[in-house]
Amino acid sequence: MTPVAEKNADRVSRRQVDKFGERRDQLAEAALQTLSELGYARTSLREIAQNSEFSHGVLHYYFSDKVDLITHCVRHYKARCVTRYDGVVSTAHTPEELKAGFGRVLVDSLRDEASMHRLWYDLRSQSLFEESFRADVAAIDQSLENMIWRIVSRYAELAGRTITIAPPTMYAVFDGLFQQSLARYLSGDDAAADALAEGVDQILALVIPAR
Amino acid sequence: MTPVAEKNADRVSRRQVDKFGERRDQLAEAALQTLSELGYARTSLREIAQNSEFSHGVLHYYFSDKVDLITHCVRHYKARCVTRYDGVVSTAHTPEELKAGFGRVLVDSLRDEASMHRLWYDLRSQSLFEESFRADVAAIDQSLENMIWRIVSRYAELAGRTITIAPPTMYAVFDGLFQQSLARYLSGDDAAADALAEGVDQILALVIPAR
DNA sequence: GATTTCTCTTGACGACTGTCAAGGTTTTGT
DNA sequence: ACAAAACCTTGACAGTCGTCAAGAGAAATC
Repeated sequence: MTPVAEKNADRVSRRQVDKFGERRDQLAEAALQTLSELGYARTSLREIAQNSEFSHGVLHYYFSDKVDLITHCVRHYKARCVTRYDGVVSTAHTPEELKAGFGRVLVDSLRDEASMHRLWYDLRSQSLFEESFRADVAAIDQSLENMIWRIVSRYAELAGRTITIAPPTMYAVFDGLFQQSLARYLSGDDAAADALAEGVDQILALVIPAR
Repeated sequence: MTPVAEKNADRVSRRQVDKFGERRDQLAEAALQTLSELGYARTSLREIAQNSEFSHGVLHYYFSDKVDLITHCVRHYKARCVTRYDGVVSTAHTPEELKAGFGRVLVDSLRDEASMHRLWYDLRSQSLFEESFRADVAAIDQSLENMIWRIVSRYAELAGRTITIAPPTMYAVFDGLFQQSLARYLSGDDAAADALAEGVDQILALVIPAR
């Protein structure tokens, strides 16, 4: 019997469910690493398995097919990246503090997780072609939009201003900025991180204009 | 002798060079159509040949390998899309006219060339992984940035204002906006085009604030 | 400790990939 | 008209791909 075919409710032991889910996450982690190194187009199941401690056959034991695996990866990825800025929002007490913290986390993430970010943009592009990824990608995009909105609206609140830009547009602007910075960073432009921080400053100054 | 291996200068007849280049462009056109439908990851040489009137072997006669073909496609694509907005810039005599024209061309392009645009974002993502595409993609990105800058700076000139945003940031902002609108459009959101036009209005109003 | 259940490896399958050589067909040059 | 060059097709090659069945090994259950 193939475990992927049966529903979780059929599993008698809670412990089994946990172990099953944990291994799925473990394999998803290996898959994410492979994907972020090679990109979607060049990542095979055998390559993923080689980045784990298992053989290639085990992937079909824990995932029904490749799409199922990638989808799980996307969801797994989401869980990690969405809460990345919450600390800054809740601890900052002045607009300057929030702006600096936001920029710092952005720049750090650009540097430390560049491969993961390029994978995100790759998968988002894939979702423009592959219908099956679209819903999950859209959900991540939405939560990223929410995150940006929490930051910017909190910034406006601290500065005592109002915002005239709609949340989707706001997210699009920062996403475009980050995406460009990522491309520059990955092509070896050492000034990319500073340019990102400066861009964030410029944009925030526009969105929340001086009184 | 394989024609791709010899230099163009070796070809005696000017006419031969033309025919050779024309067929390359013709095949690149078929490749672009296939790529825009399937995406980079799912496009094979045989699939491209089936979208042309030739057999799959001819591709290796006109291109040294797959990377050579895709690279030629990217360059071919660039030649078409970069001059798209020049007419609007040169004919508009008021800022309102320019803004309306810019928005109209953007929206039309979103609707009529959606598949081509998603291919562009796909290839740009590929260039984050595949070194061989990076230079050509960066060149296109640069010319798109120049195009945006021509429009916005002309807009500021007509409105008698100055711009405080650097060209790369300006491009990133509009690119992010367009990319998001494309995703919404391709997922069946009928309001995507209107949202794009509205977003352009909002951004231009910020970038060139009322006096 | 025996037996059932879960977990993982191995090896194979058919299909598909990029590449290329051999040879037929068409066009060109003389 | 004939020879040469250019063009295109066909078919095959060595790999790789996702998938899956058979069975070995480990763990849990009784």
